[in-house]
Amino acid sequence: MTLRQDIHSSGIPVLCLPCEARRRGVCGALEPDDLAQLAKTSSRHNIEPGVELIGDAEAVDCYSNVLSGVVKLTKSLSDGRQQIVGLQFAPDFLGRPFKIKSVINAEAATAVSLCSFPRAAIERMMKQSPEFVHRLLKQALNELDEAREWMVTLGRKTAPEKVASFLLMIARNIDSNVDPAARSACFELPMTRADISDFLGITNETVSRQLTSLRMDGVIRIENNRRVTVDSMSRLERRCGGRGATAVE
Amino acid sequence: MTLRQDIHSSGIPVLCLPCEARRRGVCGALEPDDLAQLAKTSSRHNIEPGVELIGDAEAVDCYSNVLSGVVKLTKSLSDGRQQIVGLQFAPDFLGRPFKIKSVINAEAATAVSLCSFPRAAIERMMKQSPEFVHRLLKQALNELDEAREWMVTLGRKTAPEKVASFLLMIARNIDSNVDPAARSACFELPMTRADISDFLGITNETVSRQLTSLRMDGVIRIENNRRVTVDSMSRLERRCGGRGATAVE
DNA sequence: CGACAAATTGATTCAAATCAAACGTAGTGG
DNA sequence: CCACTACGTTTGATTTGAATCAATTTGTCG
Repeated sequence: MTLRQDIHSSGIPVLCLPCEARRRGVCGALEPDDLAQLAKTSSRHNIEPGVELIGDAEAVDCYSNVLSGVVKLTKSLSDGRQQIVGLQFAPDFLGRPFKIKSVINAEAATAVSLCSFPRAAIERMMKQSPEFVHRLLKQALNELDEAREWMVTLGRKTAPEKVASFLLMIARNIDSNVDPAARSACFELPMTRADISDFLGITNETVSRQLTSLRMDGVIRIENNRRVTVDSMSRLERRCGGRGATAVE
Repeated sequence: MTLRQDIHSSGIPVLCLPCEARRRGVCGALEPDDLAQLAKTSSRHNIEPGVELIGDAEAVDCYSNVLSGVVKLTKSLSDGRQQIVGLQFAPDFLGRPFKIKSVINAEAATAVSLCSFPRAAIERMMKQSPEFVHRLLKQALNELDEAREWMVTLGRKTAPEKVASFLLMIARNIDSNVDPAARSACFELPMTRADISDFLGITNETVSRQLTSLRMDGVIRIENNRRVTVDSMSRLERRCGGRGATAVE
């Protein structure tokens, strides 16, 4: 059975066979031989929460697929004020093509596993596979859409709406046990209150207050500070402020 | 002389010869014959300020190069709150590949001239020219960087810092008479106070107050509500809050 | 000139920040 | 095992920056 599968998927590296990045990520663009070539240079890493993956103004020498966990992308002002400008979930592609130096900071928010490639390998792949560039473009445009959604949240939503929008976004991405109908959801928050506040442009005290407010109103339940249960997603959606940052695509 | 130039640039459509989009925009990726093919389907338009170019949730049937003027990209919540999520200057490429329906609204902020192409022509070009897709990717990544810069401004800067950052960004993009050394600048604001407030996530009253404050402090001068002179750029930069959204790349 | 929209300025209110304290919860070592 | 520390979180009291409400003033255009 395994043998026959190997015949069918001839040329696809064994490691890549079950990989999410091949199904939904950038590797899905590659032909078996391209994939084999790339896989030769790849390495897998398990990262502890809190570890910095790419430093601000640091040279970028590798690119990675996020295989599991959550990576936070941050930018800081010189006086210490910080803003999270993006979150990456599996199977997002991590790294900024064309720029030698990163202008953002990437850090493991949870335990993270990565499949990393040297810069040169990715650059070669971009030259030889138009389909790969195509896929990178798609991911970049999706990230751009997301960034713009959050600009609305940051600029125009109230604190209660911001927190509700955040929970909704996490529920839709982490999604441990959400049926597609998505009447209810239960998930682990991938970050601390302080991180959430840096994502929403508010203080951790305000995040805490809004979470208790949602809890008091019976919209969510919280266990161990991290585990959140949403009984009625539509109830949560109604707390996000008018359609926009929360619209179903 | 003109004749000889025609020989040198054989195949490049006459209209495209002086075009900024060929020098710095997406058309720069194209070989003469690709360019000729695309040019056949192109049409030029002059748009009045305030005209909507792409409606929210509207089908996108054409893509354009911005040849002059400023286009604002907005998103709105259902109760009317609005956020400008991007500004496009020449020679930016306007339109969202891969998405049938636009999730944002594009509107001419100033008088705008466009070079437009039917959807099908751009899609064909993306299939036949990897270099073109490459260029689209570069532009998308630049827009992503900009969006993230503004997320920091929206989430973490004070009202005075927001207004200063906005002026600096405009000065660097409009740039009517700025020497590269950029000691001083003078430019026309491409939008109303209300638009600026929608860009910065504050009210127009606050924008107005901060502009007067900058004027009182001698950082800027304002004529006719629209024409702004910055005598010392570094003085303005110091008002933008720590390095970050205003960093020189 | 008159009319309308855009911008400024002032007075007041309010949402969220700040300051401050207490309360878990997890991990460490005696 | 429990005291002890450290960190993250919650909760409370107070302050404050920007929003809101409300007039004027300025600029633009028919």
